Formats: sequence, structure tokens, C-alpha cells
Amino acid sequence: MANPAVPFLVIYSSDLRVADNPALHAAMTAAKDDGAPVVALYVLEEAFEAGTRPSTETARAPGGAGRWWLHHSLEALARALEDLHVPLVLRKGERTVIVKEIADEIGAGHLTWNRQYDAAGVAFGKAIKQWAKTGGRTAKSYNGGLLHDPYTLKTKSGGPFRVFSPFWKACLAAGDPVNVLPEPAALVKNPQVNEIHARCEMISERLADWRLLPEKPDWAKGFAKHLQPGEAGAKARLEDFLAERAQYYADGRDFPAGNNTSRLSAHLRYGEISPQQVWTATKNAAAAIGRKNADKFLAELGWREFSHHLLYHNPDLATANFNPKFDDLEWYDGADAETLLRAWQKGRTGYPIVDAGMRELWQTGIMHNRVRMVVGSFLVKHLLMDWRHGETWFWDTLVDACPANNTASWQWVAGCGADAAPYFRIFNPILQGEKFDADGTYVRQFVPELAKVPNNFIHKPWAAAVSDLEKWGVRLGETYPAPIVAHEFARERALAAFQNMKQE
DNA sequence: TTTTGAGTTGTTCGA
DNA sequence: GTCGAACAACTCAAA
Repeated sequence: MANPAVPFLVIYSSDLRVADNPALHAAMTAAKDDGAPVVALYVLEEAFEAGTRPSTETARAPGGAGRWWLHHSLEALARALEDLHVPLVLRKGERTVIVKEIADEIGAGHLTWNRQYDAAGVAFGKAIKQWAKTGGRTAKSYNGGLLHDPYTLKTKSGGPFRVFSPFWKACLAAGDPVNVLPEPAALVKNPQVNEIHARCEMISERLADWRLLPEKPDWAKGFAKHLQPGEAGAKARLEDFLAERAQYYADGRDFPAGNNTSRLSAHLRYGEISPQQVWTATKNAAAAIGRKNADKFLAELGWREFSHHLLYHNPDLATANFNPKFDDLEWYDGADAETLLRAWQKGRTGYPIVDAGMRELWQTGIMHNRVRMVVGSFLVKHLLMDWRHGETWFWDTLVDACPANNTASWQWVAGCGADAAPYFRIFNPILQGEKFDADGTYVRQFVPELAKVPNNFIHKPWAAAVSDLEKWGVRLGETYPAPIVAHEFARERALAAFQNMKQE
């Protein structure tokens, strides 16, 4: 670097870690040579109501559950950076405006960040590079969030992929992603470093003042029991998964009571761990956990890549049908639509596996993958509700809600997404329950009012005799809802609606 | 260039 | 009980 002691500014976003962080690593390495200070900045964009925004080029503010996670993750990041003698400045506002302001304030000559692939992230990168050029600063972005930048993978004809298998094949053929970077060494404190540190104290907002945590009521009190936001939590989670559970992954991942999934989704969403770290650790463990399990798990990382690939090439993926034919689909619009949506959201549909999933989401901030498909299919097919209602609800309630995964997955389950389920693939919530929660363990955990119902009725309590239900402490319509829609009727209605759209 | 086969996660029906 | 077929349409990539 040409200018000694010119400060570096590292702009954080969904990459809240210090290890294997290319933007931080580059700044720390160069700064060390210069004896220069490094400042980290996180900008919270929430000028607009959670979940809404004026255009795709404005970052979507995190939902309620995401705000809880973000608070704890930022707290952990601030501590980790402190150990490196890097202050973390927190500011609210429009990201490009704040970055310029802080860069001016601390006299930063070099800006680094890890790329974001939503429309807002792309626009941000362009704007800051342009601005830096005219002001004589350097600005450099890195890939810190994906195995491969989404624009590096192309079909033979040069376009973006629309089918997973060839996409993943191309990904694997691209070879191992770049090496995992070590955690940077702490900066040496000198008067300039100390002075900038003190200045940052002044210009940073207080995390507590952002009020990211719920207050009254504190609906997140059940979250912390099983979730540990932050880099250390992510590392522990990955190690635990590879040591204890990955060996059962391929066969066990579909059973919601089984605890055989990695539960890394939120850590990946906030970038507390990089896909490179997960990739490398999994490869290294492949012999111990078995090829089949390793490949299956890596393919799930592949779906995360694929979602980002889709989002990059379709910036309005959160709002527009990937398959435009669905624009003509007539979603249910009856007078009770609002009531039915509420019943789904609160886990009161009368279908135990659906209700268990929606209550798991509400109580814990996550939901098992298999059950996400079941509840998603139920909303879109059984209730014939626009997938965007589901996407919005998940955005607000899931701690791992991600602009790429959440939208791509909802489109997939609705049938309008890439490589999507065919329209006639309608999950039967009774069958899914019987198949993947045969002994009802999962249902009983989250729908305790059915705890005494025996296995043969746990996924269809309405089929049992009223007198038997009475013995098990269940009165349908009182202690537990009767089904809000009959499966057979709903299935036929969905087939008709989707078929109808097809012909238009 | 054209053709062909395959493609994350399912359900139902009839033999 | 098990098993194969049918339930579309379209993209991608190999032949």
C-alpha cells in the first residue's frame, strides 16, 4: 500500500466473522505492513418497516427473529474485533451514505467488503467503487459468502442455470473453492490506532439503542436455549455436527424429531461461518462420516449456492414469480382468507404435522427442513394462498431467513420456482406425518394437547371416535382445531387451479 | 444442428 | 401389502 498510516475501512454486512473473512483479512494484512488502523462498520438499513421496502435496490430490513439473531451476532463480532484492536462502528441509515460519511470521518483511504448478491448489495458495490475512484480512495470487494461468485458459473450456452443438477455439477467441476483464511493477527497498538479507536467510540451508535431484541412480550426467550448466534457458536455447531450427527445425515435428515441436521442455516445467513469453512471441514471429515453423507450435506450447500445464483440473476425473486405463468394463478380470495392465513401462522390448521411445524417456528425461530416443505405446500396448495404470504411470514419469524434461500425455496415449493416441484406434487400432511414422524414424537413436542393420542391417530385425530378422543383429553374444535380444510377437497381444488393456469 | 434423456424432497390408483 | 404408471412442461447437456 502506497500511503502509510492511511486507515482502512472494512464494511460488514452478512459476513459477521473474523476468521476466513477476505475483506477483513486483506485490510488487516495491508494495515499491518503500514502500521495503519483498521475500522469496521456495520450499517443497519431500516428506514422502512420490517419486511417492506420501496424497491429491490433497497436492502430488506431484517424481520423480528432476524433482529434478535443480529443483535447477538453483532455483540459477538464487536468482542472478536476488539481482540484484534479493530473498533466496530454501528450506524443506522442508508448504507452508501453512511459509508461515505464514516470514511470521511476517519480519513479512510482503503475500503474493503465482501460482496452481497441481492440487488441492494450489487448497487451498493457499484456506487462505492465509483465514489472511491473519484475521491482517490481504493475500494475492493471480495467473495466472502459463496463457494463461487454467481456470475462465474454459466451453462454451455453462456446463460445462468435454471436446473439444480447441472448447476451443482458445474460447481463441483470448478474445483475446490479458495483456501480458508486464518484469523488475522491483532494490530499493534500505536498512538494513531488508539486515537481512531477513541474517535469510533464517539461516532458509533449503541447496539442497545437499536432495540433489536423483543421487549414486551419477550417472544424470543425460547430461542437462546438451542441457538447460539455468533462465530463461536457457528464453529461449535459445525464441529458437533461433523463429530456426532453427520454420519446419519443422508438417511436421518428427513426426520424432524431426529436431530440429524446441521442447524447451521442462520450462522451461514449472517456469515458467522463461511461456506468454504463448511466445505473444507466436511471434506476433511468425509472418511469418518461416509462419502454418501458428506456428498448429501455438501449438496445442501449447493442449494444455498443455487439460490444465490438465482437471486443474482433475478433481483426481484422475492416478489415476482420466477415462472411468469403463475402470474395468472387465481389464489384463494374468500372472505375467510385472512382467518385461514392466521390459522396457518399460529399452528391451528387441525393438521398436527403442519401445526407442530408452525409452532416450532414461532417458539424456536427455526423449523426442520422436511416440515418447511409440508407447511409451505399446505399454504400454497391446500389453502391456495399466494406463496408471498408464506415468504413474508417466514421472513419475520425465521432466524435464518435469507434473501436468497427464503425466496427461492418458497418459489420452489409453490411450483413457480427454478427446478420446482410439478404442480401435481401436493404433500399429503397425514402421509408426511406418518412417514417422517411415525411415533409422533415431533408432534407431541410442539402440539402437547395431542400428547395422549396414540400413534395411529396422532396425524389424523379427527378420524378417531369422539369417545376415544375424550379419553385422550381431546375435544376437536375446542382443545384442538378440526381441520380447517379437508385434504381431498383441497387437493382437487389445487389441481384444478394449477391446471387451469397452465392452459391460459 | 437436432435429438434425446434426465431432472431434490410426492400421491394416487389400479393391477 | 407392493409396484408401476400417470400426473406437464421445460431446461440443460450429451450424443
